[in-house]
Amino acid sequence: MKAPDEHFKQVISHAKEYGFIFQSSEIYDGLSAVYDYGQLGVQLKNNIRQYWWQAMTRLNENIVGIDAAILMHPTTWKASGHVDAFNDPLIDNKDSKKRYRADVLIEDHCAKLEAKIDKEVKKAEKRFGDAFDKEQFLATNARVLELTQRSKEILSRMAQSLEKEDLADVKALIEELGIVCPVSGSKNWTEVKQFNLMFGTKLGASAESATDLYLRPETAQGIFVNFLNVQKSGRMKIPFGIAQTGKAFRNEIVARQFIFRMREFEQMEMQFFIAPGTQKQWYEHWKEARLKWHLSLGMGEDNYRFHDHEKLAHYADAAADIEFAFPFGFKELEGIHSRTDFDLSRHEEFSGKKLQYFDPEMKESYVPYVVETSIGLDRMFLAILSKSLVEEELDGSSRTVMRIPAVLAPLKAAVLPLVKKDRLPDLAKEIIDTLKFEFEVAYDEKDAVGRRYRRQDAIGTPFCITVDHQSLEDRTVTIRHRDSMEQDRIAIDALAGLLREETAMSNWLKRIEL
RNA sequence: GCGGGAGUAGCUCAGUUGGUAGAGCGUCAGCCUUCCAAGCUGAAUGUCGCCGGUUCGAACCCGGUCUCCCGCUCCA
Repeated sequence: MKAPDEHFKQVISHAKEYGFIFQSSEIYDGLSAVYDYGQLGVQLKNNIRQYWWQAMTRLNENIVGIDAAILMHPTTWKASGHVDAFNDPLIDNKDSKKRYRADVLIEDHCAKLEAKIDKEVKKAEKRFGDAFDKEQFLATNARVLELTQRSKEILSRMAQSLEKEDLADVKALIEELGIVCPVSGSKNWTEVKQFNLMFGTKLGASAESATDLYLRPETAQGIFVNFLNVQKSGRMKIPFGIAQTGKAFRNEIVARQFIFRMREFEQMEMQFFIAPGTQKQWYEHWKEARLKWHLSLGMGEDNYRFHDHEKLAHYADAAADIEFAFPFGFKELEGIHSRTDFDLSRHEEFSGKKLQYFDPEMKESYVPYVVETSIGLDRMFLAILSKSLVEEELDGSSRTVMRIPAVLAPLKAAVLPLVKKDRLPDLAKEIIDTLKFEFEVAYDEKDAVGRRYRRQDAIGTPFCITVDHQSLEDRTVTIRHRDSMEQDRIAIDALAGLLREETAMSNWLKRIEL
């Protein structure tokens, strides 16, 4: 095993070399933290998405899917809390190189003022214990009033400036107050910059009449705003879920680690709507169900672990991550959140529409609670890519092999004529013509067969089918297994059945013990 | 965004004090016809990330810029 850092580098270059991942717009020097999926990458990615989709919508009769638009009404993001939560005015101290939220700096300053007020009051109380002094009382009173007034003024000015996006005034305020960096103690500040983590765009072709929109920073809201549509048109009864896969966009301040954190990424989310009070039980259910889905791929139980959140987001009453052993350590792969009725209630509030469910058993209407499962498709891709890629030492040689779970492999089989004469290529192509309707298969006749095996190993093809001279006589071929490198001779007619047995999604889905 | 490091063929990298660019692997064509890479012959591929400056002359020196890596900062 290589050093984690070296292994990660190898994953990245392997991904490029074999057509899994390319940097976006590479001929123009690329675009930071944006990547394209190549000819093999797209197959793997599609397979992962499909494996998730089928596990959700086929194995659960009470889960249906939707595909909501990326563009949504701007009020959506006010209701969801993203407009507030994803907007930070930041300022750097040039000496300490530390970055702060400008509003937090000012609030801290005011907190100090208030602490001062407390002190004054306490001091005064102490004095009053001895004897009441009218003059001193008035003086203290005046000081306290003044400090309180100042604190109020500062905060209201800050609120106004932030509202108007007058960032210059926010900086001016910091300078006027003489706020120093807690680390360096200096007042050497940069300009205040607004970091909006949502991508803005315009609806409408002419600049004046255009509406400001955002590219969605998460897919979940597309599900929440369609809650009633799906519930009514699908005659859904609680508990039920809505699943969705799709792109989301975030202006990450720092996007790093290859496709782990991208600006444009794809989520696979399922929002499960439940009766209030049952959230604990469903939260536990989905934690377990999602882990089983991961484990069904057979990449090793030790590579997964739960991480329960101590600090909860504004919408959640419980949250856990399924973390995966990436080359750079255990990192979040999937989140399971108990979101309470936060989202639907907020959408009720902002839209003025009732988003409730009449429960025939309880004979009452309520805003459903939600348990969410949310997994990053690109992260899942990286998990598989990085864990599959192995450098094996054999007798006197080594081989690079991607042990991708067969159900997800971009190609299921390669058909290889042992030599490219004696009509062996013809038979190989005949076999491909029977398999191609059901499986992704490739043909290769270049170079020695051993080298061709290794080429397929490098892209994770689980099976190589070799046509030799005996094949012409008895219509059998050898089938070589990627992981064990062992070969069996089987009838050509049995090939489809074997590939189906080993690679069909239906067979892998059965391994998920629900 | 800040600090540090880096960018040369598809990949990994070499390139001396500045003198018009190389290796290994891979790729392609052919030979061989062989069941686990590295047999033989031949070939293609680079504005040396980009722009500008210094110089008779820049992959090399200088400035800017883009991208990547590491560490901070951020991450509902």
